[in-house]
Amino acid sequence: MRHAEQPELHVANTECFSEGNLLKLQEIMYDMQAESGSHLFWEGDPADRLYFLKQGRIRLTKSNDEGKNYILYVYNKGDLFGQVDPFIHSVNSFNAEVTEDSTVGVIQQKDLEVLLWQHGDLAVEFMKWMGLMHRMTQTKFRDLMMFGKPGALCSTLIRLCNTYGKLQGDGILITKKFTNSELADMIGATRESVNRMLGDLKQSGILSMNGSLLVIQKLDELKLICQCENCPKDMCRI
Amino acid sequence: MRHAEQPELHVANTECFSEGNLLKLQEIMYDMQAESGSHLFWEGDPADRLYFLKQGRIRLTKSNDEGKNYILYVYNKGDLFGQVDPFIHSVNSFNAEVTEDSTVGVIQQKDLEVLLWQHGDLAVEFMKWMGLMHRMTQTKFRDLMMFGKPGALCSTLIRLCNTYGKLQGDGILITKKFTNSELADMIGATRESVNRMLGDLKQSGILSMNGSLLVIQKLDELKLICQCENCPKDMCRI
DNA sequence: AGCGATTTGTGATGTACATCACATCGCAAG
DNA sequence: CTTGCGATGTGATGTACATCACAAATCGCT
Repeated sequence: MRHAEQPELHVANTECFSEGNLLKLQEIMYDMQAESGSHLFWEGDPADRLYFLKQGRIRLTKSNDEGKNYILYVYNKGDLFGQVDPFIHSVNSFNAEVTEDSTVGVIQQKDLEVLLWQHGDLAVEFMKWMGLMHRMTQTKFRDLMMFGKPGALCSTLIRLCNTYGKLQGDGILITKKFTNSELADMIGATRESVNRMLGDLKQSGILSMNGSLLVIQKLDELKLICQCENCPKDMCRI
Repeated sequence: MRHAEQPELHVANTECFSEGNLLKLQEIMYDMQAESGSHLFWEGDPADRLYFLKQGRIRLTKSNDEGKNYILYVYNKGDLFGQVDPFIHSVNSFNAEVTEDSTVGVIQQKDLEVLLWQHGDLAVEFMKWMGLMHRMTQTKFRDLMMFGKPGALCSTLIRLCNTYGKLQGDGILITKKFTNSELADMIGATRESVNRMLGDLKQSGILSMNGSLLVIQKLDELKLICQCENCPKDMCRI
């Protein structure tokens, strides 16, 4: 039984904001609590606010008529998310599932717009953030489409390393538990397929387990499988 | 033999810019010619400029080690494109293939940044544009991942309608020719699969041909297959 | 009109992955 | 400890789609 006191290695997607500007954003937020299992918003809801995750974990998902479920993004402490279009009236296209009790700072679109008008430098950083988010979507798109399910899984494992990884001996420990089903939903596969693929990776010594946590032993080989382009860590995330 | 004098129905992705701001952008561009078959940029090139397509057609593509080719975006007259991150040093992740002789306005990142600083309203519109582009990527992601190859094809046909469609009798004529191979590269399938799927659609009366151009007869049925959410036309494009 | 190149159409076969059906494991609550 | 439930592991089988191999149609050119 290990005491789970690990340093947060995770790089939030708000890296692109200066401390001052992050503070300005904080000033126009109001906090709310969201408990595990609840939903912050549903697809179809008007997308008139952004969310700054102060604590907890929230994922954006999409499911189709046949009940198949996809996990598109997973957000952690320090991440900013929400439909990313300021100055546009639009609706959310995903569901926001709260998977751990969370504290969220809510930013009203109107307030954000005012702030962006007032502070050119914030607007600049906001554009950086938007660009980063778009590139993240593009790289994920590429990874999930182009190299089959094994490639998609390997890319996801690399992203998990970048988000939750911790050096441990000669490997990288992924410090959060993910079930095979969750991994499957991240890559649009079945849990059985994920199970078999993970088995193969274990066989070839690329992967091992630490209890129920994954340990990546040979990151390089993972990168080969999904033709990793070594994009910056803040972009290559879950 | 028909005289090809059709009105441009195409809605450019620069819709979100006011005329005045579009003019401001035009003022910092310099024009260049690019002939069909050439490349505007390659993946890995520094992404330090944006491109405004004044005439012609350019597609962004990505190919992998095995030589498989993907068409990610197709841009037409009036479209603005390029790596969309102002204020960041990054490299292009796609190739820009010129498929018709083109006239392109080139915007240097530095010039753009100055302009964004000077004009808050332009910055606002620029953010709208960035958001639009991101959402376009997201919806395409969803369409190509979630509903199999037939879903991906149907979604692509709908996008083609929105981009090149012209009402014709009871159907919608897609006014540009696309080969089966091109369609295949847009959805990550083989031309044989596309051929068979198009055959099926013709059989069920959803699709017909006008010479070598596609005519969508039953848009509604296409929408059913890819669980179309009727997103705005300026977003649901190729 | 005639010829080569490109595109389309279609069967036979192979492969990746999903689906189905269970067995097993681990753990938490009583 | 034991009971139950979610997660994991694994074979058998099915299905979607790719691959291969051609034939037929069409396009573009001189």
